[in-house]
Amino acid sequence: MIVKAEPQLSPPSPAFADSQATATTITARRAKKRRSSAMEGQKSSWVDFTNVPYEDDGYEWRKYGEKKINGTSYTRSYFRCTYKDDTGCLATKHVQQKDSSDPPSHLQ
DNA sequence: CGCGTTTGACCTGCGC
DNA sequence: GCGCAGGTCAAACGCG
Repeated sequence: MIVKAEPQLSPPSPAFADSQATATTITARRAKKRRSSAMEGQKSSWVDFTNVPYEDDGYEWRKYGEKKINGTSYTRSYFRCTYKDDTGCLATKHVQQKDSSDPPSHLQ
């Protein structure tokens, strides 16, 4: 089910130029960040309790983000198709870890 | 050298 | 209408 989003062309208005300036501002906003030795004593990480759902859909998944919700104890990992460019898979996988038991087998 | 992984910031949607 | 939580992206670092 490949539903391609049609890129709505915006009308030639002064806002177009402004959009470019805004884009530049946004890019500049995300200043370069340097990863310090914060996780020096950390292990591989999430693999300890979360395994990459390689064949869950037939494609490989690449983790593109991780967010801690609920303040703490709940970590949600976000996966995206590694070969999305080749498969056209524009879907994302969200694996939420629980504080206690509850293996990530019941992926949506 | 390229790709995957990790982290922090920003934006959007929903709830109050 | 504003605030908070959730979700997405981009850059840097490490490993193959």
